[in-house]
Amino acid sequence: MDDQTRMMTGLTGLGGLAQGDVGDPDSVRKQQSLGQPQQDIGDILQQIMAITDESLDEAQARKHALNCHRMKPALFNVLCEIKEKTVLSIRGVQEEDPPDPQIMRLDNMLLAEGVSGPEKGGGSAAAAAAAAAAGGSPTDSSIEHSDYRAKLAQIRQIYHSELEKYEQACSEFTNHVMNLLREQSRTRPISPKEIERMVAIIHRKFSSIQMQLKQSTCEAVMILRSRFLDARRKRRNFNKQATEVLNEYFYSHLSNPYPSEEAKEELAKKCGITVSQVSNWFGNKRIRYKKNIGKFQEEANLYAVKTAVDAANVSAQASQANSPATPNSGGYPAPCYTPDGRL
DNA sequence: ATCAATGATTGGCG
DNA sequence: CGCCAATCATTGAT
Repeated sequence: MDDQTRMMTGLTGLGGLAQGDVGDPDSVRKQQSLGQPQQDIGDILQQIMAITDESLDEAQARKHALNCHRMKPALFNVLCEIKEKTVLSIRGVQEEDPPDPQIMRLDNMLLAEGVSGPEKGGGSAAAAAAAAAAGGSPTDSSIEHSDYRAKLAQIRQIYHSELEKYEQACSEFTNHVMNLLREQSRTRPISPKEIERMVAIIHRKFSSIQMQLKQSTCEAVMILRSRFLDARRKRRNFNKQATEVLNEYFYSHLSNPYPSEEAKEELAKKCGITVSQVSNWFGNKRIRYKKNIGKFQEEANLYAVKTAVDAANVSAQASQANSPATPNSGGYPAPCYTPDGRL
């Protein structure tokens, strides 16, 4: 076996690895002329490439031998450097993503809702006390508030326990991977930077999971808010006197039941409700009256009589109490008054 | 449990 | 923006 064939077998053993450098016939020739250390490297590389063809025991033994080789640290350093260059050039682009605006928004909202951040009020008792203290009306709103707060506290608790779980899992997993990589760094070239990058990747993955948690927490809070803020869910019927005032106005202006802004304010004040509630009431009343005039006939007569009586009382003494005729005409279909209450 | 009454909301229109 | 019409969600009576 002359030098030429030895060189060829050496080359085929190296396969596609590092063509540019090791595969260069010149450098091989140089190595051979330089003597023992370079020859060692050639042998080692050959052994490495052959390792997969051997039995497990053999491979294990060879691995051990390689591990103990005096050139191993230097070789690994070089390999690490090469890896660093190639890997960095490939994926160095997507490093350091800026703080996601989406997650910032979620964070801000959770903070604003008091889900994340410092607990304000300790236990549920404190929350209830705070609710009681906050409410202007003693029973009505504070009960709903405490209910709301209880639900919010529930969400908050779930959020925190989940968050803790995620964080724990993340650090556990990170530790595991780091240990694994450190372990492996004895048998394959792994640079500290690589470990760092891996950790960063893991953290990114976990933070995306965290974002999902935050997202769903935000949704839960929104739903809770809408449930409690939606006035339909805490509707109270107006008191008798209020509906009386409203009905009086409605039936005495049946021809044009559209109170002006000032009239609405007046009614609102009289009834102890808001102007928009007055508007709602008239909107509902108009449409419902129109839809089924018959059903409201009785009511119409009642209030017609009532207003007539009032009018009579006002213009009382001196004059005569005259006809209780309904004061309507035009626009709306006039419900004609009949003594027995029928159309 | 069921259902009409009722206050509030929503979407469309002018 | 105010109104109408349809609809929702709760109340209160049965």
